[in-house]
Amino acid sequence: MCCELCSHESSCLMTVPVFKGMKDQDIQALRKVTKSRKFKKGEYIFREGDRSETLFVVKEGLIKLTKTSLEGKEQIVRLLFPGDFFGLYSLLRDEKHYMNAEPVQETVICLIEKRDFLNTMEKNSDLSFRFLLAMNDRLYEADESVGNMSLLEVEQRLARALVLFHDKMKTKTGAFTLPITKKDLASLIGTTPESVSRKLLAFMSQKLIHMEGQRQIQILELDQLKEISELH
Amino acid sequence: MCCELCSHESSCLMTVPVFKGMKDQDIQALRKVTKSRKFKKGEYIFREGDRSETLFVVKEGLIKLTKTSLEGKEQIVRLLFPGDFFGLYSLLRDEKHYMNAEPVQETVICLIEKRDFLNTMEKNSDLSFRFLLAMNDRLYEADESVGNMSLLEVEQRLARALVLFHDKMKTKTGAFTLPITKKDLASLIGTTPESVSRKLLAFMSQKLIHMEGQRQIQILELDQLKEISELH
DNA sequence: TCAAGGAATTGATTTGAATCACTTCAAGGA
DNA sequence: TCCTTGAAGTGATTCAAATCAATTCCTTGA
Repeated sequence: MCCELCSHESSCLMTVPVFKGMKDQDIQALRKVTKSRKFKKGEYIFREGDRSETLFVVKEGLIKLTKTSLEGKEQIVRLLFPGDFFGLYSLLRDEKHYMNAEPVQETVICLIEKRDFLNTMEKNSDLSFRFLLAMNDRLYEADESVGNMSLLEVEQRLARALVLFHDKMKTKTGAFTLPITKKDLASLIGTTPESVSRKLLAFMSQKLIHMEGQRQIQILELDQLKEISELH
Repeated sequence: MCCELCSHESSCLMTVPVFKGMKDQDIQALRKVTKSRKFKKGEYIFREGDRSETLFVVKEGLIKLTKTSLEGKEQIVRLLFPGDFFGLYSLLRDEKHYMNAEPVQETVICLIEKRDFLNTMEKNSDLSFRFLLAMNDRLYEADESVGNMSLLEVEQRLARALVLFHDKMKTKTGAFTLPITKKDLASLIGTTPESVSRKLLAFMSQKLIHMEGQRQIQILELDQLKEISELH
């Protein structure tokens, strides 16, 4: 059943691109079996090696998917924003999760059980196609990461991350608030907090960006940052 | 129409996991519109920035998908073996390809045009689900790469690559032939040919592997290699 | 309000791997 | 068959970035 967090107007299913276009009655049916749950920052949703038979959807907040090395180093593989789904690998393959899912702030998740999800897929012939489109996009991003990680230097990867956050989160003034700590930013681009600190300082002294506090960033020279990051 | 390379017994569609389970009549219909073409080593199938509205399937041979930096460095993002499909991104999104597709040996490709592919999808409700499963696996591999690339050292990534090739291509003797040059192996794991050369030499002098010629590799201590690579 | 613990910064140092330079080897084309 | 060209191997050197070491700065929770 649907908990109080999942009122009609704000159901996950209404806001998630991949469910758009479903028949009304099927949306209603799916809503009935959709649960939701709040997770605090740092409270793992699942870990590498866990199993689950659930599709998760981010309703509010922000989640990091991470891998951890034996020495305890953490790599953020992807950030999940409201509207993004996850958990599909374990659900479809009946395999263990290969990443950790951890909120970086208080986050609300919707949960759909495997049988309900598959039932809905059978009734909605185009739903698996829309998931296919979504996975297509996601694979694109993962492939980009693979390339970037070994073809670009830290400075370029950082510039790229700033441009991407800028595009995704900028306010009317053009400034944006980093949604994650600089430590996490470092992990996302595959470097250390120290290196991020130094490179951001360099960008500031080159007047490419301006920083206010530790999360507010204003990009002053977008074109130059794109130049550095080899984004065209 | 189907060319001479695509005889009944050896049609791509027969051997490709993702098309398995289709209705016979639909397979036949799709075969009629499937073309095939031979590519020589080094002859690009498509390049970053090209467009195409074609699904490609590897029938014989081996293809590398690569990204190139402005300075001309090449990163192999994925290898495609017989039975693997590619070109889906551009087809589904009407966008440019974001990678180069280049055979590393003489290769036979089957080609299915977008309209034929989408028609078949409409007639076979579970086909998009099977593509979804395939993309799910592929995303897993890409995510693994992202993690490996920044969490593991060159030695570990090389050990991992050797174990994977071993699992995929080993003969009854346990030896296998590297399907790619060491230069490409270097690109695949995100390092330089010099580093690969040195690390392989180190593995040899540790008696973890034995090499015959330049492509024949015999793994002597699989467990130790897995240990090094942090594969469990 | 204060204390505690993580985040961030900054400087000094180390290091893994890239780069450079050259030689040798091998495969494919004329 | 030879010859060209790229692949591969090896040593010397450089360099980007990680690591190590201290502070300082914030948050957050008691």
